[in-house]
Amino acid sequence: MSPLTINDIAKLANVSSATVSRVLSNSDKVKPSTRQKVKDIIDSQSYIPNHFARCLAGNPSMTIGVVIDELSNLFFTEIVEGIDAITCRDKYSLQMAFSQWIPEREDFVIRNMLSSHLDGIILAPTSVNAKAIDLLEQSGIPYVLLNCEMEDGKPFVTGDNYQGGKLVGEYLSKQDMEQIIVITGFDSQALALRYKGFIENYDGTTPIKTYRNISTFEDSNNICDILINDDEINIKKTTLFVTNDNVAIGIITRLKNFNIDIPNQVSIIGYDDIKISKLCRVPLTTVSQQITQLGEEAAKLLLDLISNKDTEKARIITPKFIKRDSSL
Amino acid sequence: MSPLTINDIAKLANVSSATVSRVLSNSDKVKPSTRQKVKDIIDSQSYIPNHFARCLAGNPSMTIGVVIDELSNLFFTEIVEGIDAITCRDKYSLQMAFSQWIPEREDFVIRNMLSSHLDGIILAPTSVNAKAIDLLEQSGIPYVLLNCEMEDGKPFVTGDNYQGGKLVGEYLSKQDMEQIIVITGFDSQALALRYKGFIENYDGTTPIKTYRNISTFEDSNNICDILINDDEINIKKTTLFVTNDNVAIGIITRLKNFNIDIPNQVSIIGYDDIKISKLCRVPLTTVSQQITQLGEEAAKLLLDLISNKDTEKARIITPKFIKRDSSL
DNA sequence: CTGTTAGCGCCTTCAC
DNA sequence: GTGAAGGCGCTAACAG
Repeated sequence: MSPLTINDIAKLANVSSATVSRVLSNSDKVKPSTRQKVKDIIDSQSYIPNHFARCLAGNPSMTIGVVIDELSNLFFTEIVEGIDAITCRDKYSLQMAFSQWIPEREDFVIRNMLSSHLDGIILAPTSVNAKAIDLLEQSGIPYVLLNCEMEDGKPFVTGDNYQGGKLVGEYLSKQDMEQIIVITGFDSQALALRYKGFIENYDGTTPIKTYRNISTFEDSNNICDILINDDEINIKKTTLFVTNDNVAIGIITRLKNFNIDIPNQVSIIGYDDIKISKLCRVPLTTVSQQITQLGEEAAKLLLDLISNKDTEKARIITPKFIKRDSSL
Repeated sequence: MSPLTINDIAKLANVSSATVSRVLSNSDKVKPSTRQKVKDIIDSQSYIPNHFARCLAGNPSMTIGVVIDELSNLFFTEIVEGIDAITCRDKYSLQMAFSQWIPEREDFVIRNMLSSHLDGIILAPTSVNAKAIDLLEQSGIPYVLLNCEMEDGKPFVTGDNYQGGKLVGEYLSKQDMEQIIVITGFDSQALALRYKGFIENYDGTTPIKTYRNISTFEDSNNICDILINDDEINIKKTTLFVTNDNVAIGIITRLKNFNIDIPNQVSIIGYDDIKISKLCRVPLTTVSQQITQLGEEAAKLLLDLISNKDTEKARIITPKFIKRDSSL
């Protein structure tokens, strides 16, 4: 049997569908007794209104879209937790999609979401110039960019990446070692800022070498072999600044398997402070982005935009340096 | 300006809305030249069809719902990855909701999803008797239950929990120690089966004690204090069977902070094989549920049900014992 | 091949 | 308070 409609309920209650609709939307212009009658029937038939019809007729969809790169990076799962913590209070549903760092996928899922007329969208864009951002802007629907800074008034929430890099630079300025190696990922605004903050505020004399495009957990294995063979980190006292905890943890695990002493031989500093950073083989010194708060802030900003509240559209969260066992 | 409709496009192209609709749905009954003309206009106006209207008119929503307990348990994030890996191929979107182990929330989000007329739902129920399961069954929409076994023909995908417990029982039967302590979570079918499998197949003489309702990462800290104070695990050689990696990793971290030797003083066996189990302070011996496969299988089954394919509705995945460093 | 015509289920004026 | 009627944007017959 096909699901009941508002008309079925109306007939059963001997009222018009308009009255049922009023009951549904808690309009106050219904006589208490009819309201009760209708409600009873709705319950007894366990009638569920058709979401599409309501939205077509102009109701908000009460769902917000979240587009992130991937779920396997703990960074993003914590973001989502933060978002849900806020949005679920107001009974919003979450529609999720993963861009897998691929601009075409990002584009596709954003278009998809736009056609679904969600009430708002949170996007962690694959790049600051992503076409998806333009699509959002043109669409006119409320949106928030996550993990990037915009100069043109577009709403965003991010950690202060320059500041985070600076914290690491200052920390290392006070230390002695034979070499510093920075291991960073694909070219992105966030990583570039971390790097800049680090370089501009490192005030020592140790030579610095940089490896780029090391992005995934899997990459960390390969880079370890290079670090040992080419950079002799098992002989020279080395500090590794890895601009992403996910990779840093992979490296720690790999180096431990080679029996390399962390932190005395190789000292490692990560970035993000994902939950497992304190749990891994050697608890990781890192820069905390306060990830859950990042997600919460994005959600709050989006809700503000949805309700047309006048608020600060550029929200930057200050990072904290967290000293653990992986560094001296 | 409000978004363009199919009629706007029709006018611009000098055709009827029906023709535009045909172009949209790739119907072959359109003259190539008109098709091209319409397509050009659609592109140039970057027109996006209204999802609600399409669905109201009978199109499938192309989105499937996923209801899990929480995202912070890595077990579920891997499940979702598995699901997305399958469903994204067919361009499905994912609507996600978190029950937080609360039946009322579970109920609410399921109702929500039912009103949204999703094409299918994957639910990891809070319990085998959850009312939400009845709602799904009554609704008539395709669904798959995750992480539980049903006897009444309802479609489900789960690991073989009895078998997993058995693997641990057999493994420990060959070992000597002063005490075995099982640490398990809230009463649930899956955990009960793991326990049963373990007990019925443990063939040794070591006394076994059990702690229940230890479910979250946070709980692991408290239980450690009890284990040390009451059970003297720092003195007696102990084996811990923790029926959930998340908790096991918390315990490892805590015990390491107390400088307890793992595995020589305390040997620990987990369950699930979440990704970080091999990365934590002491790589964890555990039972692999092949989690991603679990998610993939659930997605495949759901897609089969959606397309009315005749398939096996009871899918049980065989677990594997994984020996790592946390046990002898 | 293409246009016309009904709905899909609900909400919202506008009368009564 | 309540009902009737039109419309939200699109699809699916049915004609032509």
